[in-house]
Amino acid sequence: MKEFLRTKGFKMTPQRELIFRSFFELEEHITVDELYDKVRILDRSIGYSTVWRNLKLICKVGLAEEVNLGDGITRYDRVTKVPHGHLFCISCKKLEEFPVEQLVGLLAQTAGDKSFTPENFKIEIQGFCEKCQKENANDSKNGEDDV
Amino acid sequence: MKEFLRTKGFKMTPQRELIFRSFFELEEHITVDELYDKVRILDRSIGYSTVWRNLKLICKVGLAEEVNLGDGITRYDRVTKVPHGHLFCISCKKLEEFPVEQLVGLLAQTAGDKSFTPENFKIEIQGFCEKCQKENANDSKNGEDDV
DNA sequence: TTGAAAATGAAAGTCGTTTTCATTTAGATT
DNA sequence: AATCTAAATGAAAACGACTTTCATTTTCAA
Repeated sequence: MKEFLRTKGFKMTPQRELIFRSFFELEEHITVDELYDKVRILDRSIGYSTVWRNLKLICKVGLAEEVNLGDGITRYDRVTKVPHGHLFCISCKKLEEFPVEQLVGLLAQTAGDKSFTPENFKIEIQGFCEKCQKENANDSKNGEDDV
Repeated sequence: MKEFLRTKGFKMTPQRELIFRSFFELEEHITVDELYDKVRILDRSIGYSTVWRNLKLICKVGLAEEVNLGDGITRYDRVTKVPHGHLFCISCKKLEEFPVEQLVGLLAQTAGDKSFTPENFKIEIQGFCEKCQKENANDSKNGEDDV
């Protein structure tokens, strides 16, 4: 990794090492705050902006990308081999993934129809995850708005 | 419209009338700032927060919904009969729509596989619109990064 | 006409993100 | 090993879109 960064003109530092390592160990879709908390456990002196900058750097060198779900918080998603969509639970804010191979063809085709050159796509489904679904079912014994 | 709002416990005011009318006259995907600018032409005394609050109100009563593309700016999309996806031009930031009927089935099915109950979905394709595509083609006479 | 609830405009507050700046550090070059 | 320059760091401030507060005004049902 040090070499990889060097060839791109970046230096390795203890902080960076720690941040990178933590990021790649963690589950996907982490926020700056979450990563900050995690690295602070290992090194109390690391600053928020350093974590933020390194997350940006990870994106810049192509190892992650920002994900925006519209809740105002940027998440960082490791760039994986397989394109995927997101299932965002409205209730607990948890983010799951789902495969999208079947969709890619259709999307490209759709975009193509409009003389639009796609570079990237995002598919997000908002709803309730299995867990919250059950909990909500319990909450609404006296159904609020239908049948 | 006045009646419609009254039944929901909201009052009509000259400012609200103007804001609603402007919103529904305008093209889709407007931002608060854009609508603010537009109504200010007709009434210099309208405040930003009034425009913002009314845009929220339009959403609350189900006539529009917020769209978040990840550029940090909330757009307001009239609720239309037909579900659609967005084509977001990376270059000029213009937003086009495309139909998604074919996709809906697939998405529901995919989500279903994970015991996830979908409420809403967003499909966004980022890329270059026809116009920017041509312009970029001109810009990159000396191809920067491939073959 | 009147009174309570809703709406308004200006200003301040919030909060995630980004930049600034003084200082330290990495690592290439002597 | 010492030196030097660009990069990196941490703290704090700045930024900007969004949201709330508050004093005042307006709507509209009674």
